[in-house]
Amino acid sequence: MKKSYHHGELRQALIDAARALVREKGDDGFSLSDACRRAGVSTAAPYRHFADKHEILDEVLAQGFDDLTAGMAAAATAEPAGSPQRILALGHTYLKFAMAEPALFRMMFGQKADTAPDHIVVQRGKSCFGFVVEEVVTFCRLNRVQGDAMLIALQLWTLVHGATGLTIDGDYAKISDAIEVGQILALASDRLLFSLPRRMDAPGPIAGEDHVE
Amino acid sequence: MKKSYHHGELRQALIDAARALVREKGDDGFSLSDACRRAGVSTAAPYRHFADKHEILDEVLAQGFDDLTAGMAAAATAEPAGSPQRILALGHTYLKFAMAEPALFRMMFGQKADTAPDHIVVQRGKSCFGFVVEEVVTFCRLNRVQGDAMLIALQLWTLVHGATGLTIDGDYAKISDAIEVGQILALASDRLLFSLPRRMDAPGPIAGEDHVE
DNA sequence: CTTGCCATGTTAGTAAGTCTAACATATGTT
DNA sequence: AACATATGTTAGACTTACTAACATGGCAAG
Repeated sequence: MKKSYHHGELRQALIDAARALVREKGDDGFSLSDACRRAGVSTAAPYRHFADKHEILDEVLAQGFDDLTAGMAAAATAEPAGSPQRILALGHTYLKFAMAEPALFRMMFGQKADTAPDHIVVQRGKSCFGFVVEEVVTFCRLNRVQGDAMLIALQLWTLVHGATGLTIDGDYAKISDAIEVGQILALASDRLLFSLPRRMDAPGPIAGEDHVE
Repeated sequence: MKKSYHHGELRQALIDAARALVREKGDDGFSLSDACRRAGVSTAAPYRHFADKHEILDEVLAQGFDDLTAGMAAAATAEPAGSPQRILALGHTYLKFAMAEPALFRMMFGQKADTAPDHIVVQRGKSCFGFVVEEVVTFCRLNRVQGDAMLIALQLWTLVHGATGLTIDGDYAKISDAIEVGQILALASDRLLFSLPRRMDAPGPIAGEDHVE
């Protein structure tokens, strides 16, 4: 089937090609020309759909945030509400996502310039973190944890984000090939989640109480 | 003083120009041509001193690691040995370094390809982290902390690295303008440092015992 | 001192990439 | 059926990384 002149789905085809190329060649290895070649159009064609290269990548990043959020949501529902496993599953999903598409992850969180609050990438990023906060809020409520859930979520995010960055950039590996990210995450998140003050003035289950010492 | 033909110090001049340009324009905004313009030479001149663009940047990154290590060492000596303040000062220096030269920091830790153990950037990175481990080992010994100091250092590094990345990439700011990195770091590192098992079978000062609750 | 080597610079040119302008074609609305 | 518009193309301007061939001048051997 020859699309003699008009492609028909060029916009989405370019977004898909861009994501695939970022995955294959890295964020700095990606060229618009490459994406055009893959989509079978001339190098001028994208400019009917996007202002510039950056704008295509924004779509890719937004889609990346959607995928990440969806992945975390799926992982969460597989664990009981309020369980520490549910929180840990979020971090695990985050890490796995980044390991599957490191360059995409790096671009998603490395968009320094995009400080405009209404920017598409910023919005998706917000809703992604918003989901994490919701989960932590639930965890704190069900476990009668005292303190600001937002602050706890931020600490966990910071930890997991650090572990993810050091993993996908190969920094752990540069130090030693015996470093286990999982171990670091498990130990540290255990400390962050379970050495918290509890409200003991109310009855009910305390889900985190039976964690390994 | 006209350097009519031969520059004399071109190699170092190019490294300096590269670092300055990375600071000013970001890692993706840096071009070799720019550095040549700033050094006052033609665009072919660098190739007498470096194989390619990447090789200049490697020198910049190595110098960056040296600066970071030196900065942390200076910050450490300003605090008493074995004190938690000394450990926290390392993290603080790490963060400040990255905030001063975000693009440089990102490149220093984002060199995915450089997995060759004898590579100049890898070596400097190793010795940088090695310094941190030494400090944590000292802390653990003076505070009779049980457990692998390396593992504790890795947790702290992971946390601080995450906080640094989320700060310089503006990710905290995208979520909310009320987020304080310092608070996150203080809370989390407190948990990572002070909820550790201690050996109580020996006398001596326990430096961390008087930390704020 | 002079001669010539060679380290280090230059100019010119290639290939790739982003993006613009002017032109071409298909699609669908009247 | 005819035109307006959306969406493609080709040609080209400009930037960049890098190479090849040439130029210059500092320095060492005679």
